[in-house]
Amino acid sequence: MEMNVRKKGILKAVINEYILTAEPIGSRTISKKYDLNVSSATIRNEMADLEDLGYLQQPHTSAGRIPSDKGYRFYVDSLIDIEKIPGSFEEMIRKKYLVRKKEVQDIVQVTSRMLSHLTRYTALVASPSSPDYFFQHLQLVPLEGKKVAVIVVISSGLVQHQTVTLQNRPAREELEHISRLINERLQGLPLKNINNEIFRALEKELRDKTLFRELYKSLVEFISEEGTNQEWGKIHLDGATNILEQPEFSDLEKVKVFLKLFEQEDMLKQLLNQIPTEGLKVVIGREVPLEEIRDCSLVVADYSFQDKTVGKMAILGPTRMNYPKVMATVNFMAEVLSKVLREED
Amino acid sequence: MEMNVRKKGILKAVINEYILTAEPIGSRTISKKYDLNVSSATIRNEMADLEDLGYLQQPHTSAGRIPSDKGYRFYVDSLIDIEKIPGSFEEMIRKKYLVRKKEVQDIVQVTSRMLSHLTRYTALVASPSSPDYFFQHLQLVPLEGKKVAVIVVISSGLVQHQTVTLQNRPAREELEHISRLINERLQGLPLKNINNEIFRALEKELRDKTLFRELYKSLVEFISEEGTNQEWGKIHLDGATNILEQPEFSDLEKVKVFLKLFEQEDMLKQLLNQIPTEGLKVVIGREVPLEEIRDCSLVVADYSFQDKTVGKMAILGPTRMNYPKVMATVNFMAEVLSKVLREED
DNA sequence: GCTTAGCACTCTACCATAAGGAGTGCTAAC
DNA sequence: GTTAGCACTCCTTATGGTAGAGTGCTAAGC
Repeated sequence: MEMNVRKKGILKAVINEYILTAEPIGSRTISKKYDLNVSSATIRNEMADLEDLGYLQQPHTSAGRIPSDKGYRFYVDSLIDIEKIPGSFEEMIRKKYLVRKKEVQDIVQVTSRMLSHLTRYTALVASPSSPDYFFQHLQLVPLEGKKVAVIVVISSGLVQHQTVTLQNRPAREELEHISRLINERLQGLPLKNINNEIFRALEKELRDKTLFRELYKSLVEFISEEGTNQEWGKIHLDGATNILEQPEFSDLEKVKVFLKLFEQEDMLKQLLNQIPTEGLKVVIGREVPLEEIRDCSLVVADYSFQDKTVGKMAILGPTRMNYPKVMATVNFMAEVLSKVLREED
Repeated sequence: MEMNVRKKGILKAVINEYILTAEPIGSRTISKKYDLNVSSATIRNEMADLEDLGYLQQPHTSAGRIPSDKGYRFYVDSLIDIEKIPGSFEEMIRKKYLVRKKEVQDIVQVTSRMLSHLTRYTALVASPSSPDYFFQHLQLVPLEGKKVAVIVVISSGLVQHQTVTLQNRPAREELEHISRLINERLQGLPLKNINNEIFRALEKELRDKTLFRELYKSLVEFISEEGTNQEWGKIHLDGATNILEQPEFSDLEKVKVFLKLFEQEDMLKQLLNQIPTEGLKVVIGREVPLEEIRDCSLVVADYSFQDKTVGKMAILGPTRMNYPKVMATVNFMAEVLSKVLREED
């Protein structure tokens, strides 16, 4: 026994219907709502076959069928009608990006908000992660006492800063000397090319080596890839409460697990990183690499900056999510974001 | 009929017990657990009186009593045993502040996290709001094309930045000219003294007035009190999911209202601003100026920087919250934070 | 006159049982 | 291969009945 056209049609009908209702689907529902030109008894037989094949499952003997993870997988891979996003939408979305000042963090935030609004699920957007950014400018601003503000500007206007408390009150000239030298040597360099050797070479040329060493630590944090302080890679989350609208989350325990997860950014970061993406990827139920949300699905897409993949966005929802709509939306948003970033440049 | 010592004792016992169990409290429970040297029948009579007086209420005829808002109010004002925070705690909390780099936003975040951890309720902390900060430094960094990064440093190391896209590619010298002049004139000025007149006076002295006008807008946003872009005043929230542990939130609808509120920062900001504080303030049930959370209580305290009140922190929990513990904790954290900020200076 | 034991009464929470309904699988006829 | 018919299963909902907690009232005691 194997798949045939009719089985596919029935599977598709069951999944479409289940996505809408969240209730087990019976044979009569299918025969009435979908024009398959066969009786409910025939559909019953086919559904029993689909269950044997692993695409459907039955909560209990006298209930209708619900899709299994395997069923969703087949649906997403072979049965889905890709939804078309009307071109007029792009204009609307672009307007949202214009409202905010165009900083990376804001763009990411707007994106996550829109994704969650459009899909009514939870959106995750990772901000651009250490791509081929260039070093632009370093500024050392003396503050009161022994404190210095270290400000680093990176290509496309990303600014990071930190306050460092030194052993002694630094001389203004020394700070200027250091920052002038660093700016001379590093300006325009890709961040990934800036390594310890460059810093060591710099150190040799400096008068006040102690001061440099004190500042060095925070510079590394900003600049080098291993830096722990990076704004990039941060996860923006939006629409966490949308899951409460889903009937599969009527159980408080489940909600708890979910929301607790959202308070741990590391976990989300790891989650997204564990999913390899080329374009659009759907991860269904058991395939999800995080135990707590094995009864959910993820639709992930990557977005690019200067034609390099720099970040990811994802929708997290129940396995019974509206795949056609979500896939179309995520794909679309990734494209628009990439375009917006390119133009920003 | 009015309050007497025994009534007060019974009211206190009922509230203490209810805080622990979240169940209506019967007369027998009180007579057994608390040494009041009277029988349950007497307590029954007194409880009926307390109900007439409005301090207690009965969910239904044959249930025990639960405190009313008025009851909690009396408890908080007159009956409470202030809990003592052991001095050793301060050391522990200070350590937490040391872990992070000492930026205002981080300090605020650490504070909210600790508040929610210590109390097991939801914590809100407003970051310092436009106090007597001083202007420290302005830096204009040219980026690719027509873009300029505007970076402003304020006393105690608060840094804000924004990217501005200009009409034309600016000349490096002009940017330097402008920033030099602004730094000369504004350095050390309290932000609240920097007004339009000063900017207008500045404009007169500048060569490239067009460029200045373009930058002017974002400067105003950072500096002036009406600025919309202010980091300060932002609300940090932590422990939102803690409310799920409370039995009064076993109803999903209630949870929804609560969590939806948390996604709206404006509302939270407004909420805190509507509560006048001098030291520690408790807002109970109906007293809360936000309809959605009228069955909750807030414990609010303000913290200071350079001996001026600059921000607020609050714990939000059910009216049946552990007032002695929460009040002690909030008070304590506000003090420690104020101390930490003073030392940071 | 305040306190208390005793008791009838009320209301909820819980459990068991029953009825209703949706949906299946199987059989036999087409 | 398809379909009508039917017995069967299992869930859901409603019903009734009971146990338990707690009250308010009364009358006796100190």
